[in-house]
Amino acid sequence: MSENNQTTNFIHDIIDADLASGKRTEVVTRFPPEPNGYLHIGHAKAIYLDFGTAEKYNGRCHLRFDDTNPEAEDEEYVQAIREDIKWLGYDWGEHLYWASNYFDTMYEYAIRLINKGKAYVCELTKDEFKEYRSIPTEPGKEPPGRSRSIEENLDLFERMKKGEFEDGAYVLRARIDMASPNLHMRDPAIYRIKKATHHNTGDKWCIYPMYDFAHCIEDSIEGITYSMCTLEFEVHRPLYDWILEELEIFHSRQYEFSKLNLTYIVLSKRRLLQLVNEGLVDGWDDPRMPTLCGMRRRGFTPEAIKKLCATVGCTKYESISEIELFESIVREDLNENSLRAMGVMDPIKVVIENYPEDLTEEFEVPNHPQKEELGNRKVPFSRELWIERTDYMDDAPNKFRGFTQGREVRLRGAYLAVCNEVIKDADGNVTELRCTYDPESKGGSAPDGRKVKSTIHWVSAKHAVDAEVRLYERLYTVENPLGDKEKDFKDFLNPDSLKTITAKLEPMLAHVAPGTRFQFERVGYFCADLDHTPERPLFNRTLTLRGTKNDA
RNA sequence: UGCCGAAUGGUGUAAUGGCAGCACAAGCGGCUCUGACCCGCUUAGUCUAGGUUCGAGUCCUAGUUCGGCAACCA
Repeated sequence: MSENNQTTNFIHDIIDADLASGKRTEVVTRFPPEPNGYLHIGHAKAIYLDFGTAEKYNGRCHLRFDDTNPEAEDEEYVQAIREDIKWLGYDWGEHLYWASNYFDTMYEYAIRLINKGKAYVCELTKDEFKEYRSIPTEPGKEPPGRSRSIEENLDLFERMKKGEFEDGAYVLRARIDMASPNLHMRDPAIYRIKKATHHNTGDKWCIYPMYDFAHCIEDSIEGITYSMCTLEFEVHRPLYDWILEELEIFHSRQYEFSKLNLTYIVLSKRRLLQLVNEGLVDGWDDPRMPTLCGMRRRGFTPEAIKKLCATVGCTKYESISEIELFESIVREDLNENSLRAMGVMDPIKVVIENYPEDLTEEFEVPNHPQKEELGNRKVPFSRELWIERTDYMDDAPNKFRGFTQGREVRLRGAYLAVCNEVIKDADGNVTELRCTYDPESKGGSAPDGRKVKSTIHWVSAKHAVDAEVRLYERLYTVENPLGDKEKDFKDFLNPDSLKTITAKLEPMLAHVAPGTRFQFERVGYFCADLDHTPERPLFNRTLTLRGTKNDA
């Protein structure tokens, strides 16, 4: 998977044109998270576009924490966000910024607007202003403060800053057009009083800039040439432009693209928080969560996430991608890059009756069937093995791959064996297979070259490691859990999204580092959990192998 | 019913006035010491109506449908 798989999109077309005409000479972008939650796969698309575009054009991308609302934000999220971006493989270098570092400048800019008669202090309450602003089809009316003198506005604004007023008593408004068909242009609030301690500036300020005022100024100060955001900000763009024009400062430009949507996934911050708070998942990094930390723990790779972003592209229309697309990309990556191992999820015992009691052999099994250069590993073999319960069937049809009485199958990398007898418990469940092996078939092939249709995986019972394995499935039972107006999204939670089992694994798996990914052959892709230790092995199933039709 | 935006197979996208292509999904077949991977084949698309043009998915006009916008959130 290539490092920069940025192809082209409508924004890159604009950049190409700007560069060609000389309108711009460099590409500077920014990723501006608000530190009020964990990053999820939707953010990954923005990160991919912001950092990836800068990379493609040899420009730079700033990481800027948009911390203009002290009530919502918390230091806790800052570190997590930095970690997730790095995990995706991006580096902001020296360019780490904070909106809160620009509060002095923003305050001066607000005063500049007041002095130009382009901003005023407004005493209307939230509800009163709502009335004045009116509805889209009707022009609004002018708030009383609109005609206040510049001197009085300066005085009031300074007293807002000094903390003379309670929260909500006044706001500073841009003086634009109360009759604009765009509601955002009907004298939007640009500064509000909030007597809250800021994680960065402490109690220095009790007034904080609103997003629309702050964001364009942040972009301008940093010389951002291409400021990309999601579609819902489209109607904010005239305000973005108005502020920069009135301030007569560097004019960054905003471009909007559509959000990432995936079937069987809910990305709303509020709902994710609900899942965590109500204990419906095991925290923000639960492997079922679409958060980057959850996906990391699940075993998804940053390369696959970026490839998804490249594949879904960047357009101006809403779309919803099928989760199968992502799964396919993940499998492509994992198939290519993960080492093979053997693990039995639902074991039944196999006894090789003609194999010596005390013998242990070690077989060399390839780490990757298509990559000889990755070498082999040694897997111990002995008289008693574990195999998958689904690899035995009574009176199996011809197509069945596995043991049935009298049919020879290959124990992967070891020997050919035949099942002679099946032992069942009182309920008819298979408890044990009595088999014989062909000592001439060492390594898995018989000297006479006879064909064996089936190859199954196995683990030596004596050497097997018991591991907790968490089998994850989709978190929801329907494609769009938000699609039913009558029901809550939680009504569609999949009760089987997590199944914990004890599996029998080949011994080397106990000693791998947390986060190491494997393909357990014929079973799926697995990742050693964060909490995995040799004493308490713990694996998460990332995905099963691509589904195939079973003839059972 | 104001403003802004968008419409290409089931899904995600490509085409920059010149052969509608790719991927996923679905179906059929082949290969295989993983029912994986890999390989071959098949199904299936330019929202509608006009117009410009030798030629329109692309440009123009009108319509239809869908999405977004009325926090002192971002």
